[in-house]
Amino acid sequence: MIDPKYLRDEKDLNEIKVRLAQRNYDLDTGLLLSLEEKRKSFQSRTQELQSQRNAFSKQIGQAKRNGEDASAAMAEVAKVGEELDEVKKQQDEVLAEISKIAYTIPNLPDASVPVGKDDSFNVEQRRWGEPRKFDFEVKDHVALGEAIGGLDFDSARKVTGSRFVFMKGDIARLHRALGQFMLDLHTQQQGYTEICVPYLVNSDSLYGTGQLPKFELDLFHTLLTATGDEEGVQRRYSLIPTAEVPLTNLVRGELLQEKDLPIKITALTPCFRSEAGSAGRDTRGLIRMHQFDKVEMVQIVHPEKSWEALESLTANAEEVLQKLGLPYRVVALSTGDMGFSSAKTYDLEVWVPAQNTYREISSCSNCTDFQARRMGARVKLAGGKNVLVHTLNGSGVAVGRCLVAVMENYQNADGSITIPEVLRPYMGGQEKIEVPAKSGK
RNA sequence: GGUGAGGUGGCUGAGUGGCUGAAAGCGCAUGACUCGAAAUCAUGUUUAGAGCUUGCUCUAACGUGGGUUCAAAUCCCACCCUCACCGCCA
Repeated sequence: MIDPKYLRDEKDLNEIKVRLAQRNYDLDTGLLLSLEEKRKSFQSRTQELQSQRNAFSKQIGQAKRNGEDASAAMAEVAKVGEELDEVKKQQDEVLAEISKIAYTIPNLPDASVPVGKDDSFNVEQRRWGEPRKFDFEVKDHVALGEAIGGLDFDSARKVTGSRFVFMKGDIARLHRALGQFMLDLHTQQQGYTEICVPYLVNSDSLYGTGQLPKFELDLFHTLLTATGDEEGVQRRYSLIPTAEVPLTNLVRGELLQEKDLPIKITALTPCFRSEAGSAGRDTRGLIRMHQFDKVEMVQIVHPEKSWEALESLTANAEEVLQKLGLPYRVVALSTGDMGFSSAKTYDLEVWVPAQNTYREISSCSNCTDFQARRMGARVKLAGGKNVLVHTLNGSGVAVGRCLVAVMENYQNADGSITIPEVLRPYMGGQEKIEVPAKSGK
């Protein structure tokens, strides 16, 4: 949530309307202003009436204790109570309407973010590595994986549905090696603490990091069939779309001490995304799946330190690709291409030879106080003041897509795949994944 | 899954209908003392909103939501969660 103070006054509203328009969000300032006016008048009246009621109640209490007759005051207060119920009801409606809007407003883009309506306005920051020149025709990871017998999309379609996969043998092991390597890098060399998190979360957590209420349809939900509240409304748990959700929500509702910061945590988890809107894109291969593994890094930092933290977080993710020898570039997302909670995002795009292009493999964001405000995550500063923390998250990196990059960039003419050196310790020293000899002929 | 107990501020913990936004202790902050520190003493120490004479006044919040009442931390209902014991289980 952005600071609700910005939603109160016309000057602020017009200012953030411009900045939100850069993110393709149309802020209805007229509606907010009229709601705000109503809120104020209802609230003043409510408080006035409550104050009257409290005064009467005090009188009544006093009278009763002295054994006097209180019926006159009780008759007065009945009238106050009636109006109070009425005004309170209207006030609650207005408040609900305002907060409904407030929860769907994205974070304000930082001034340094390139302005533009879509990804064509993203600005490349730097490149690392040189895409390899192949002296044979490159195969994509699907062809490589099927020849090796390591990627089985057909069985996944049978067992579950489209956009799932079975990995087998050396490919499954390579996939596992990648995740282990990334986790070890973050924990042993970059100062992150490894966390093993729940893969199902409640809706408060999803509100906290910003997936709800707007992105309901991008998530998989499970129903808790045995429970329901008075109106029969069922609770549910949802599968995490990223470990950012459980990791960041660790500090939800917490008051941290300044000495606890920064908190740097990481987790390797499966991620589940329904992405109902993106059917038809990247239908072939591992690029866009309903389930994929990802190593996620999260930092909870002092509000004045988040911008330097974004740079170091991004560098932490880059190091994964550097150690793997995978060419990539870093792109600053434009205002129109950023995620809901982010004030600034760098994407890491890895070279994918078969597509002859760079594809997103990591996204590193500074969410400033946007998630912290939703979560109620604060820190007590020296001097005793409580302020919202800043939260950051970044993939370090998407394991499935990284597997694609390794397979395609390290492929050989015969369809075998050379295992990058840093992964060999995780594969019992194995150097190559071979195409099995055709049997039965 | 069964039975019982319970959820109060940064923490521990009192409070069973009104004078309790909340005792007491701890912690923390500021000041005094000190060369400095410890100890000691004094003062202060939740958040959000409204108003104005900017320091004060008012309102709300005691797991969450609803209800009873002139008045709810306190009574009632539902839900969530925690602890203990039993059962079941990888």
